Amino acid sequence: MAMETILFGALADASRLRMVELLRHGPLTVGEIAARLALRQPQASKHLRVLLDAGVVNVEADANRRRYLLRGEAFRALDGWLAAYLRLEDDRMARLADYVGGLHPGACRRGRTNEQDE
Amino acid sequence: MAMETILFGALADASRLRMVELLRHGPLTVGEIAARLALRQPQASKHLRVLLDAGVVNVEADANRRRYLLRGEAFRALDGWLAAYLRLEDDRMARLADYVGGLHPGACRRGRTNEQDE
DNA sequence: CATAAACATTCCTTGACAGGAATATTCCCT
DNA sequence: AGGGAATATTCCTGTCAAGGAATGTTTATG
Repeated sequence: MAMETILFGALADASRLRMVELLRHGPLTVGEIAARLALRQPQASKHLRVLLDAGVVNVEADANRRRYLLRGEAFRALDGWLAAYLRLEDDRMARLADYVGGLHPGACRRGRTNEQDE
Repeated sequence: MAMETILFGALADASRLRMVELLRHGPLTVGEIAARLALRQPQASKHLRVLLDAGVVNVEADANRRRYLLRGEAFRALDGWLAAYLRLEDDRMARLADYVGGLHPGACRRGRTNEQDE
């Protein structure tokens, strides 16, 4: 099965998506996640397992407890996949340049366009 | 259920993902899609129905046949959702400014950052 | 008007997945 | 060493979704 399919499958669940939203603010242990989402610990562990297998999160073993944290690489991969479809409308580029230009006023040099296709 | 969950669920299937990849090159009819993906027509119709409900595609009725095409709005929504997670690393912004700057050399004015959060 | 083409929808069956309860494992503390 | 906390895993069950086959619906064509 395709790489993206697994990633989308991992995110295609309400509880797991809430987990990801939670972890956006920083790493959390299983117990903390279960508590904040009103889940029972086994279900939390199982969902985290799916997210782990999909490469969405990582684990850091801290003695008794395990700290889960978001894995930026997965989101960057998704962004790369998405780029091909966002090119369908070019006007987006103007707004994007506007946005990024506001963050990095001095970064307006020209470069290669970082393309990869099927 | 959350909006994103439905979208991810629609993309969390190998056949549907292949359909999306196909439609990236332009609109196609059900028969064409079924033929190129070696699917039977009913399954193709069912999968397209899911993509339609999720807002991934649109339909244009052309007499006997129906032409399906990608709906950019869905991908832009995904991109908006993704933006919050890509901000985890700032270095991406530099590369993005580089990329966009190459496409729009004169678009480097400053603007608002278009934020929305939970 | 009858027939065929292009889709959509239904019914049925099977496999995958989520939730619950219980259990196993690892680690800290006294 | 014993007990308890934190986490992972297993078993079981119900539900949902995918695939197959058949059928319904609309539109063009002879």
